Amino acid sequence: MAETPDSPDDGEGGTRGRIRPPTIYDVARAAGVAASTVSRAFSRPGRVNAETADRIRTIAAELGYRTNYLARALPTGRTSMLALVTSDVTNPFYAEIIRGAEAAAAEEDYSILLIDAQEDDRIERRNIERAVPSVEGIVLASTRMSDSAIRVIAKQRPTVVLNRDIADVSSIVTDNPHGARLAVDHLAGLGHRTVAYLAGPESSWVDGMRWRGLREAAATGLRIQRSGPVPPTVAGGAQAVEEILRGGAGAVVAYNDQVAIGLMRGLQAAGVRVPDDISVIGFDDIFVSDLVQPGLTTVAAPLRAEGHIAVRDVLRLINGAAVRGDQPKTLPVKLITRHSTAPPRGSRRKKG
Amino acid sequence: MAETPDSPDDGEGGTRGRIRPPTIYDVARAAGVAASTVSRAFSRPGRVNAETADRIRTIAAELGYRTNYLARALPTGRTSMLALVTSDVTNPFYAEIIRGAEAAAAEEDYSILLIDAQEDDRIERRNIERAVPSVEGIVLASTRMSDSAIRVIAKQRPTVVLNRDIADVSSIVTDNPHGARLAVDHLAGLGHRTVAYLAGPESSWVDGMRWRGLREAAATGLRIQRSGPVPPTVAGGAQAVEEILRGGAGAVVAYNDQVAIGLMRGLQAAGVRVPDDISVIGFDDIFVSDLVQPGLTTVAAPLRAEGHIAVRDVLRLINGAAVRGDQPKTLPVKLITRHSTAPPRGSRRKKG
DNA sequence: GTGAAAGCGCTAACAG
DNA sequence: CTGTTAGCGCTTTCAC
Repeated sequence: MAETPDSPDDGEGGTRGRIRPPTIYDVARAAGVAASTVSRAFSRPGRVNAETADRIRTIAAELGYRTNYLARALPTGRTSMLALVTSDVTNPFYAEIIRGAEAAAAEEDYSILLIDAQEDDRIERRNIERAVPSVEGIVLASTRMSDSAIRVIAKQRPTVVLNRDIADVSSIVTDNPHGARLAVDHLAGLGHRTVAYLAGPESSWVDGMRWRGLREAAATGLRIQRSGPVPPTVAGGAQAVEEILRGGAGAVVAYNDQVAIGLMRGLQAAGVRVPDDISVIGFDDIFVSDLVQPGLTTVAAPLRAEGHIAVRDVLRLINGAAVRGDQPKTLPVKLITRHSTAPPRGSRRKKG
Repeated sequence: MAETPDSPDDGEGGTRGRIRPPTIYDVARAAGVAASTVSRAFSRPGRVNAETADRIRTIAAELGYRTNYLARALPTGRTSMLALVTSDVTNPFYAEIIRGAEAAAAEEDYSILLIDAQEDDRIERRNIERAVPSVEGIVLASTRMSDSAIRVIAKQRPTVVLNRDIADVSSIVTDNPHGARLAVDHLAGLGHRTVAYLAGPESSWVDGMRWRGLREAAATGLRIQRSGPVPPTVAGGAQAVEEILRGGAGAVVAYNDQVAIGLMRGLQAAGVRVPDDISVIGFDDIFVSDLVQPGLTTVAAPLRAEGHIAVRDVLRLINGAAVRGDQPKTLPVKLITRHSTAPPRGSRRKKG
């Protein structure tokens, strides 16, 4: 109502009229050169007279010209963007992976676009499908998609998958079998004789690896029982309290840190002391594990390295490197001992 | 070396040759129709003979055709994607905001592209600049950019900013003044007479709001002192222990939950009990605040609603709605009382 | 209901 | 070093 058509603040400052932005042609006209020259001035400055280039850039700046990366990508395929797809961005598990990926991308002047699958493979596919044309490469971190869906993606853009081993696609995994052994040895060393594995989603490739690793590592003499599965979250861990208690194990290895933390909370709420009554170990070493009480003992994955190596590898693929057809790249893990593990209730132990 | 031009495994299965994907023309040829018909079959199915459309879609599927959203975006401007820019995606603070944004986007069949600024305004601008052509709208959550930089973005695409009030750009903030009052009243009610504010980054718009709110709320009689600034992280909070102790306040209100948690940890490490010796309150109510010991009392922001409303508003802008020029949209906050606050040391109090 | 042709903003030959 | 000309894959008038 208060606005007249020519109100002064309508022309420049506002967010109102998203005007068509200046194109390369507008700049060309203003500078009195051909469009291709303007293009060159921006994409390969070496190939154009220094002064001309300067003038062009000045004029472009005055006009408020910004190169349209999308339009550039159509003929060239270059967008300087990579997609990092996570099964759930809000999962702290991804924090360091993202950092590593960003660092590696920055080294080659690429930007990372984060795509969230929200733990739903349908959403995941849809979001990826839309973003694919905008990126030069893709890293799939703990994807929920089927192998065939992954291959469809991989056929469209250089792709590497994290935490999953899929034939014919560049894969990076952590050494879960060794991690399982570390956990078992630690517990056995403490004097535990029977430990429970609190399983995560059955569709999780990693879950299978951890369970198998645990059984094999326990073959030595430990008794190992399986609980769950539960959702891979704090809530999931909490809901397993009864089952764990019923099992009577003196220690539990959880699918991941979230589950371990949820379990600890549930246990404590039920009046069970950790680690005095029950020891618990997680997987991954997300940052929260160092924040909770007691600090969570966990099998640490080189999260940052995972992210870094993954994008370094897609970058290589983009630059024409061959893809390995055989084994996945396996990263080492280590045990971080904090305060959620202790000798079983029977055996006395001093405490500071 | 081992590859002959017609080696069988080169054609179909591998990730090797990223072949040029089938275009609309390939489909058109195979279906014996014009390209424009294929286009219509996908973008406005109503406008084409049902059978023809079916046939086209079948053939397209067989060929493995996928519409190239980028190419479509060039003439139409439609990408079905929105950018959500966060100052640091790995910050748990954004978890619920992201969820809310995704939910709102899904309602209109849009996808969210997450862009991480890594707490660096240069990186932020570069990443946004690249992504802008791929998205129809942008929400800036706690951006680190200058007002003018924000306006430059807002001129290119419908934009709404979160947690910042900037003239001429659609803004959404939480009621920090009221939050501050809630914190102060709670502490005063407990019997505290002097409280410290542990400040976050000075460049943070929100920090200013919270500090001012605290001072005004405290005018009633509480003594309020300022500490910091510290980085808005757990580590930042931890490094303030000495300063806080020196100040001698019986309660501290921290810039945000991370800082509060870091402070609590540092305090505990120094042998100071929370809340028995010192009470602490945070802001935001991130999920970790319910996980730490003791649970953190905090001024909760409607995080999910923030995200939801923000994208609903960009969607409106995209659909041509006018932009408000006056006040930012303000969302209510509330106090979540957990166990990090208690009466000051002097006054006895029972504990279960 | 369908085809032909032009064009989105940019880059990439190819001449000069 | 610079201009001219196609053309990336899709949509969109405009005819038929």
